[in-house]
Amino acid sequence: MTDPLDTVFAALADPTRRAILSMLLEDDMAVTDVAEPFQMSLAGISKHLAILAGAGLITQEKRGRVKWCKLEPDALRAASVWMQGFGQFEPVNLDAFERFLAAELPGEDEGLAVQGD
Amino acid sequence: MTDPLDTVFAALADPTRRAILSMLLEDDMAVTDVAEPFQMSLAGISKHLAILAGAGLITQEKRGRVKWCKLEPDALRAASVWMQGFGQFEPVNLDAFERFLAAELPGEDEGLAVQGD
DNA sequence: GGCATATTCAACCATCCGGTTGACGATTGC
DNA sequence: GCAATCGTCAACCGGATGGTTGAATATGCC
Repeated sequence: MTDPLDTVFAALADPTRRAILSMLLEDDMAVTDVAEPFQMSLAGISKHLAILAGAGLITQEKRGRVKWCKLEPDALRAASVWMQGFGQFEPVNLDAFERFLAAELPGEDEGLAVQGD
Repeated sequence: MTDPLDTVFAALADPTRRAILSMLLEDDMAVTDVAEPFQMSLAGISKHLAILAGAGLITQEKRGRVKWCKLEPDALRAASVWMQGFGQFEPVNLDAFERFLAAELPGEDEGLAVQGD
C-alpha cells in the first residue's frame, strides 16, 4: 500500500470512518466526543481515527489531555480528481451532497450502529 | 457491507483495480486482455473484475466464449458527490486527471507490477 | 499526592482480502 | 469428435482489518 490513493480510498471504504468525517465537517472534535454516538469501544474509534489520520484525511492535535480531530479535506483532492476523470460529472451538486449526509450521518437522535441493519 | 459507497470505495482502494478501470477508459476489453499486462494469474484478475462488477463500476457481457468488460462511470457518481462535499473542490480539472493517469496507468511498455515500487 | 479523565497500547480473535494452483464448464474451430 | 481457448470455481495460504478487553500513559483537578 504505497500509493496515497490506496490509503485514502481504503479509509473511505468504512462506513464508521465516513460517518466520522461527516461529523467533523461540522466542527473539530475530541476523540471521546467522536466516539460518543457510536456503540463501539473508544479504542475502536481511536483506531479508526488513526487510519483517517494515516490517510491524511484528518489531523490530530493534542491540547492538554484532549486530542482534537480536524477534517483535512485537501487530502480528498487527488482522489476526487481521479474519480471525476471517469465520469465527467457535472459541476458539484451540493444539494445531492446534503441528501447524502442525511442518509449517511449517524442518527444522532437514536441508538445508531453506523448503518441500520 | 451494505452501503454502495462501501463497495465502491473498497473497490477503488486497490491499485490493480484502479489500473483496470483506467485501461477500460480507453475501450471495452475481454478478461484475458485485461489480464495481459499484469503479472498475475487470470483467476486473480477475474476476482478483481468480479469485485469491480459487484461495485457496479463495470459490467460484463458474455459474447461467445469471450466476456467483455465495460466501464460504468455512473457508479462513481454517488461517491464523487460524497467526496466533493468535503472539499468544495474547484471545477473538474481534466489536466490534473491526465497527469494522474500517466502516473497510475500500467506502463504498457515494460514488465509492470501495478506499482513500480 | 491522589483520583478522575482522555487516549493509546498490547494482545487477542474472527473474518475478509489478495493471491495462488488445479480442476472444471463453455465455446470455438479444424 | 477433439483439442485449444476463455473464464470461473474451489480450496488453500499468509497477512491485513475491524473489533474486543485490560493495562498503561498523560494530563488535569482538588
